[in-house]
Amino acid sequence: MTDKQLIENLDQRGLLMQASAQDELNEHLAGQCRTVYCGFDPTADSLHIGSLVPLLALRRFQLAGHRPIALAGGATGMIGDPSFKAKERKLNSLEVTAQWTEKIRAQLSRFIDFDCGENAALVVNNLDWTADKGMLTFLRDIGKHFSVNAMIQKESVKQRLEREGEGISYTEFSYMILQAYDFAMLNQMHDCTLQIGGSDQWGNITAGIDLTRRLNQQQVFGLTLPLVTKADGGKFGKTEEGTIWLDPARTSTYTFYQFWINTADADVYKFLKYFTFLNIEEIAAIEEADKNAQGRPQAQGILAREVTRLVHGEDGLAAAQRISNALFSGDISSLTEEDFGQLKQDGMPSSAIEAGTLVEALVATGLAQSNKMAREFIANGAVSVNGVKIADPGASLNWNDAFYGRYFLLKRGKKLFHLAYCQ
RNA sequence: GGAGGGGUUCCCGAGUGGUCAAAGGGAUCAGACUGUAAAUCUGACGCGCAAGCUUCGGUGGUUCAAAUCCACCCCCCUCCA
Repeated sequence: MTDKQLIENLDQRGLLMQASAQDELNEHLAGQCRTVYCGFDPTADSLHIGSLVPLLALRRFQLAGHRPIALAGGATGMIGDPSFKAKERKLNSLEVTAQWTEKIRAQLSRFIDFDCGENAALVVNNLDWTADKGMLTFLRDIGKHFSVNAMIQKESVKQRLEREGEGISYTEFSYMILQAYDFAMLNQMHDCTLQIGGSDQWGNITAGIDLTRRLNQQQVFGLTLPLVTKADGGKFGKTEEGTIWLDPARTSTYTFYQFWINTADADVYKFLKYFTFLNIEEIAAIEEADKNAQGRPQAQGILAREVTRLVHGEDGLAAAQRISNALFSGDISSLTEEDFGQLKQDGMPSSAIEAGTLVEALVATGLAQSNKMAREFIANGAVSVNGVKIADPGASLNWNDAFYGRYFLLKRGKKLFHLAYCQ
């Protein structure tokens, strides 16, 4: 049984940007299980939280009774999507792309259910139907359906065509044809009738709708989700340390959790709608409660908890919370030796260092990028060791002063911690 | 292939022989204030404690002295063919 309210629910959450033939789409989804797909290109060996909105949307469709297909872009990843990109990108080698595709494919699998009968999910790789396609066949059978006149009208490539100092290669320009072909193929193979994606994908999606109509004489649909923006105009998903990845080997569960904890008030309720499965009423209640209470709102905590659990599971969440509690609310000196061992294991940033000056330790742990910066941090009163602020740039670390003779908890700034331990 | 324009520190962008580690803006970071917010103010923002050292697409050259001049090369853009 499918949920007839799906589109309406998405709309209420602010997740509906554009949809083709929305009334017909609504009807199309209402009665029965439909197949919906979303593509993810391997631009790194892990997805990052920018992909979370479409990824969770696939799951929303599945929960509503539809069948999701997550597509790993083994082929498209070799070409590079130019949509709204200011610059031409460097191509990655085939081996690298293949490796990344495999990793991405594994990650995608964690968000959708493969074992639920009629609407069990599928993960596919578009290289499977692209690799053997001969060039001439491709140009004759597929290329013939595309008008360059229409292609250059697409908003997604316009700036590249018009902007002074930039251009677009034929390779990247062909990207939308490849993606369109994916849609047509999935329609043929799996009766896929809906493609979703970020709003930057609208041009590629409509190209796919057109091609499917011409190639298969099928009406299919497209729907886009908002790209996540922050109220302060900053880039979503980046911190000083870099991108927030879904792979815990790249971004620890602790760092991941902290990222969400630090969400600005102006964004947090929107993010609850985007990134959690709490229903609209619950989210409204949280917002209302926060408004009436003074001090720190609870929304960030809920957001962090929900998203961390979604991406890293109960264990990952527990680990992240253990570290966070120890660092931000607990008394550090009350931690036992086992606690320190646990923090290390939980994925708290940590490294082995030699005894030496504090400056050296800050650089060795990455808390400062250079001796000069380290000194400046210390002089500014930004550094503390085991909970004690150190303001002397000449200070040194002696293992006799360490917790249990082997742990130094270094802190730079208000919320950046690092556990340094004796080898 | 021809003609013209351009490649500057994370980004944008000034700089056309010394006063340039290089204006200005953005981003980022730290401090104060706070709620591990926001806004605001202050400071930092190539490396080095410093003397100084290494940077302005690449390689050579001219000069006491080059991001700035010359030669060649690489890359990008625009127009023409």
